[in-house]
Amino acid sequence: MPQLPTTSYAVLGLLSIAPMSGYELARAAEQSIANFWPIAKSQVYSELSRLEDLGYVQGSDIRQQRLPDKRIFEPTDVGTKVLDEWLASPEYETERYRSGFLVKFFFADRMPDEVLMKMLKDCRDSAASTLKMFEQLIASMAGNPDAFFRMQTASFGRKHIQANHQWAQDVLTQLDPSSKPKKATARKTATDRRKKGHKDE
Amino acid sequence: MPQLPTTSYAVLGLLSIAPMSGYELARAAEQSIANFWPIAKSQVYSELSRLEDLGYVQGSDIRQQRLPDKRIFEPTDVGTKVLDEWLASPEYETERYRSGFLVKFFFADRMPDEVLMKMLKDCRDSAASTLKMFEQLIASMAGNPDAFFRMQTASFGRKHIQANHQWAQDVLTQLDPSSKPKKATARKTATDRRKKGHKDE
DNA sequence: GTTCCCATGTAACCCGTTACATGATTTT
DNA sequence: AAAATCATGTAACGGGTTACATGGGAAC
Repeated sequence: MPQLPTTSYAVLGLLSIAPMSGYELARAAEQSIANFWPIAKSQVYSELSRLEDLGYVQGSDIRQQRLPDKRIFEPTDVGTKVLDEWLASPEYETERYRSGFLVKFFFADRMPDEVLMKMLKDCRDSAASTLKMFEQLIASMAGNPDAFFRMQTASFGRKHIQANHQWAQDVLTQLDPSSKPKKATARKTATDRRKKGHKDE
Repeated sequence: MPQLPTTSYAVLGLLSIAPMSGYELARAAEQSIANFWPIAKSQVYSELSRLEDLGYVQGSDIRQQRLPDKRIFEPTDVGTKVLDEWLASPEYETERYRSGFLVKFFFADRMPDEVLMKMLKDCRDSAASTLKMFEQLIASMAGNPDAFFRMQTASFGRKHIQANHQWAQDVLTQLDPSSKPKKATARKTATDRRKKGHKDE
């Protein structure tokens, strides 16, 4: 068996919790793993047909009167085996982090000061609102021991967003001496550097 | 001007610091932005020729006696303008986070307990070693005001890795009652749940 | 003598994203 | 009357990854 991309296992895993149609699966993914493994709606369908071709899931037609017919998918025995093998293998799983934000920030020397400040404030504020979302999510699962692992993934998200928020606030206070006047200018402003660096030799 | 992928701006930005050959650029990227925006060696070359076609960079042949010839690229005036426009635009930049680790962890109900514990320990330990790396990196830039932004990106990485580390340690202590015997079993073990859930209705 | 560094790429793959298409039904 | 929800997809694109190819000089 050729090893599948993580998305396949995610789909298998979600179907192992409850058999679902593609539509329902897409929604389930959106409400559960999307924060650390988003799956596009269209990808759900292509993934399902791949898994069907491999014999890892099977779909059954369900006719409905009011709504259009749907196909409910559930893992086959082989599919469940494949899933459990994946879960039992201690292999390192891909972690990808890419931040266009940081790329921009990395070159902030060339950036107008207002834009930089705005960027950081946006970063901080959006982190604050995402943080609230995570806290709600966690609260909704607190006290339910069956949701332990799900809750821990949310807790993971919360910790990371907190890190984001703290970082942005940190940088802001370091850049704006007015808010914390103890330390003098920790750095030359970007404008200073541009003036100096224009002919730098 | 059609908006370019972030990688293009990253390349332009690095070349704006110092003209470089493709080889040198790949190394520079590896040592600077790779932690939040990795660029494959091969992609460097394809990116450079794209930017050259667009007229954003120009390469000049440098002949060398001992080593093979190389082409030094530097941004054109148009290229610099494009870069600065990107930096001045306060548009939201793509942030992608994907963790196969968390996908696996999300389904830890189906996972053998030892594998789960090993996974978490690996997570914690690798975080610890990455943390050291970041701390070294930060120390190497401390006190240099010209490296302010670069240092802050490293600080960002450190904060996130710290979050990782704390999270893994948290979960470990919650799962292993022997280390912190105050709180009783915070959850049923995975094995318990499997026994119970085998025929669950 | 083999392995590492310099140096420059080509080719293929495929996952993930975005946009498009369709149509009935329920809600506002 | 319009918008949202239920439901299932197709098509195209492209960015990013991996693997492959080459070849000389330096270092061990």
